[in-house]
Amino acid sequence: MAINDVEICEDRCLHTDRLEKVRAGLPDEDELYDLAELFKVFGDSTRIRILYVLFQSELCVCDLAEALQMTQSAISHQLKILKQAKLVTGRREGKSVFYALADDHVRSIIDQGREHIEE
Amino acid sequence: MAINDVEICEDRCLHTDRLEKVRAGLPDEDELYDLAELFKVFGDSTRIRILYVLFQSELCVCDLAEALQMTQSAISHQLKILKQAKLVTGRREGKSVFYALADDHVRSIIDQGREHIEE
DNA sequence: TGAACATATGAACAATTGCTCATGTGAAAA
DNA sequence: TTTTCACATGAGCAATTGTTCATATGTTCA
Repeated sequence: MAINDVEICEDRCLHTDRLEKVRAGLPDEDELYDLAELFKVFGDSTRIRILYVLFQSELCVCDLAEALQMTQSAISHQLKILKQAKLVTGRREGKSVFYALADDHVRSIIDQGREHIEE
Repeated sequence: MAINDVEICEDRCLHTDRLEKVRAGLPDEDELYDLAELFKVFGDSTRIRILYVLFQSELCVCDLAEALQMTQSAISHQLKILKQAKLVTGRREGKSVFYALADDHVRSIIDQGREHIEE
């Protein structure tokens, strides 16, 4: 076995040079982390439901809670997460705060996911 | 206050009929759940890294572990999750099992996420 | 068959997460 | 100003999750 070879998988698999290339092809650690964090936000059915409701109409927190049959507190906590991820925006109007989708990426990401599920 | 109105948000927000419509516009509970489950799979940086590596080349478990500097066991556990979500496929070749991306949805979902992050 | 290797998997543990409950903040009306 | 309503948020708890460790399964070769 040549000196530069990696001692793995006996002899059938990759070696140092090739592994280096694969590693080099990865995005920054930060970007990978941020990507995972973004998808984590989509990875909860309450938040997915909030987003779907907002597809249809801008809504205040109270109505979101009513529409999804959840407490106002639970919805507020989730809205905070969605807002931090820049998936929704909040607009104050008197006592109420109206939430809406931040941009069209939200729709396309969810659509892509839906396509995958439908096989 | 009319009988059919919902007793929420005083008087400025939605009422029963409108809320019904919003609720009716939601996909099945099952589909919402499946969608969240799918995104949950993308919501871990180890799995994102595995997918990124597989963008470049089909690899056996052992090399994936080496490329990502993780134990074989950790990688195997994650591959199982990725496989269940039909994001990767495994192909046995002798003692090794080679994993590859299952289809192009994986790439487009990740690309959409990346676009969102880059603002 | 038995040994060696690649991979899969179950149990256990620490860390994270989503909800509830109580309370804080901000805006409008009395 | 004080009250009331809409929303935000911190603490606490149960449930979930990712990794490690030990071990099981499956394949090749002697």
